[in-house]
Amino acid sequence: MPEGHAIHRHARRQRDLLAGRRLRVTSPQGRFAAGAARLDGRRLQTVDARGKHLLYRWEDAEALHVHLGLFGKFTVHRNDPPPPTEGTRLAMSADGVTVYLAGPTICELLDPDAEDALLARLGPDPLVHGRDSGPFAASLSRRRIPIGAALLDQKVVSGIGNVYRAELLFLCGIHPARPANGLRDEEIVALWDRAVTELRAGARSGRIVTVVPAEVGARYRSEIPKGRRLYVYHRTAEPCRRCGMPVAVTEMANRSIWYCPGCQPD
DNA sequence: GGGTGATGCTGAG
DNA sequence: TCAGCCTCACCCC
Repeated sequence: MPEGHAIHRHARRQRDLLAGRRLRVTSPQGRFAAGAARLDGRRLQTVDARGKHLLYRWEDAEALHVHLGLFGKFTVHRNDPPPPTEGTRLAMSADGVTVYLAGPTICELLDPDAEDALLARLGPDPLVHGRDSGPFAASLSRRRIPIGAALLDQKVVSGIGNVYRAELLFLCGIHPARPANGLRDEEIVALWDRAVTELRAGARSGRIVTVVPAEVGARYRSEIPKGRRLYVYHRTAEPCRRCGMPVAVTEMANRSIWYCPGCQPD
């Protein structure tokens, strides 16, 4: 159930465990049998993340492209792995480590042209592009759609999902219905900067925690209990943690988005 | 034990 | 715009 921070974590972990090694690659489920056969026995060079996409680079083979979608899941086993489940699309293993992948939206091989096309349709990734908000600003300036919809559009910015879009807009005091191309320069910079900060924190900890610890009576983000880690996401009608006004919910880009009418004026 | 929604996206119409 | 795909935690009985 991943937004970009989790995908970057997977990339880093699997790079640490598997890069530079020759891997046994199979598809227990069979749906990726031909691709797995093509990769089996090859050396994995590295694993890159871009937005919510993973790209595995191999010696003498096309890139493996994985997108987890809503349900995809990796499980990593050291030493004795359990047998793969019926739904295991991909198994990659080397001595002492096995990675299973189940339920992905995408698991395919990409030739260089297809990979270029994929990367070309992804907007800047806060975990790749760093503090420069320029590409994000340029991307927003061309869109009249609401900022709440723009943040979920992976062509505009890649790696943000439904939790981060609501939380980032709250943190920046921006109403989700405001037109993307109507934001002030300083709001765009603040939004991008927040995205970089929050996704980095999420990638470090593996959790999405956006609240300022003191606001919920904690000293560190890591000690905030489940249920108090977010300001607005999934908190319909509950009081805003800052102003007490009931959190509102609406539909945007086919998904629910939560916001505080008090802290995020129209 | 069944039903449902969910941190996502694509492609048909 | 909407159905479809994939899995599982959580809710309610």
